[in-house]
Amino acid sequence: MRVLKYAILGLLNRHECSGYDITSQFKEEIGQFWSAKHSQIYPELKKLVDEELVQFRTVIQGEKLEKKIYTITSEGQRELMEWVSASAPLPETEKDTFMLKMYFIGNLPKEEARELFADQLRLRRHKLKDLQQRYEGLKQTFGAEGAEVTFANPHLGHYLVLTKALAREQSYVDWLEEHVQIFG
Amino acid sequence: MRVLKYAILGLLNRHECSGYDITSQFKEEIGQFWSAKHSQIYPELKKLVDEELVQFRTVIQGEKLEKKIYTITSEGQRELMEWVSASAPLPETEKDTFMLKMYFIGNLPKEEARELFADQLRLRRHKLKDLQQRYEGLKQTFGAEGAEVTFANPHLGHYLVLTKALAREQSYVDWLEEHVQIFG
DNA sequence: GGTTCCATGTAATTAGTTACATGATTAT
DNA sequence: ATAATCATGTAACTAATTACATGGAACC
Repeated sequence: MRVLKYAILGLLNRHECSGYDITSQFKEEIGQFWSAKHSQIYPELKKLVDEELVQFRTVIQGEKLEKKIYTITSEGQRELMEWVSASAPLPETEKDTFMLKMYFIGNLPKEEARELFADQLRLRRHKLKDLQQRYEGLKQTFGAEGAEVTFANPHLGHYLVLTKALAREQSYVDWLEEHVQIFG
Repeated sequence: MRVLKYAILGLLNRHECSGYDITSQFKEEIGQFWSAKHSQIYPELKKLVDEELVQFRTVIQGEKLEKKIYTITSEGQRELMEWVSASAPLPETEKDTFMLKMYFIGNLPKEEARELFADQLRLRRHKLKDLQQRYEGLKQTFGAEGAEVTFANPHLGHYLVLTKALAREQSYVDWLEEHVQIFG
């Protein structure tokens, strides 16, 4: 399926990047939905160069630190658009080890089950708070409060992933809160 | 991390299974949160036998069809409980290729973006409806309508994964409906 | 001078999918 | 009969993580 290929093409389509830049971006908002380690990114970039979907130039940072700046080619753009626009079936499984544990939770002593559940609630609330703060920050870059997000807005992608991550975490916290009394 | 190992131990802890049974269960409710193909399951079972976490006996189905029935050992149970009860950090990334596409959607012609988004809404609504029906079915096996789900209920795991899958899909559909007008 | 970050790679291993391969049983 | 399901395995490949390995630049 080569999702990483398209993730990289998509990032390069926004602006040219080094391998390190791509690694960094996977630690920010888009990392909520896709990421990869540098050890996977560098070989993939090499492959994309071979396939002529990206190009690079070498620049010197400071005295002698070499860095490779990658740009997308028009063939790369074509393949990216083709992939983005193609509708795909839903994944049968969205892996979640906490929920796998929940499937087996009845075998645990109740106190241990309660602790595990409570800890998940604590972690998810913390993450939710973090995302809410990021969202407050994003709203400011949007200028006027309450201004509508349009298709043409250059921050659309950023807005969509943040609101979706927020919705996902809010739903997780809500579900945990609704069921925490089972372990009481 | 060997999650499949614990997924298999958890399933065997409920009742003895053949490799085929495990494969089948990954196509049901728990498959919403974890699954594996038979080509991964059979070698893992062999490994678990080597590690003495499971045992098996061979039974003949009909005339000559051999099938291996696996059971969990007490050491297997011990390792399972240890894993289930251990709290783990949240995953940094919960992969979702549709949302990755959304991050890049601004580059697409608006009509294509609309179609992609509308199609996802269609697929997610369909899945939600399916889960709602399964939930109606589960409620019947619970007996009295409105009866509270307790920790001791033998269907607790099943109930938790179904309600969580339902919450996840409802949240997905809600988010899509809230943002579909961007592409209008 | 030390710590954090910037920067790039490879090697070894583990996890997961797709394809290959075979055959019995059950329901229609 | 024939199709769907039950049943088990291996081989080849792709994807992803962890560990190994190195060194420059910026900040304090």
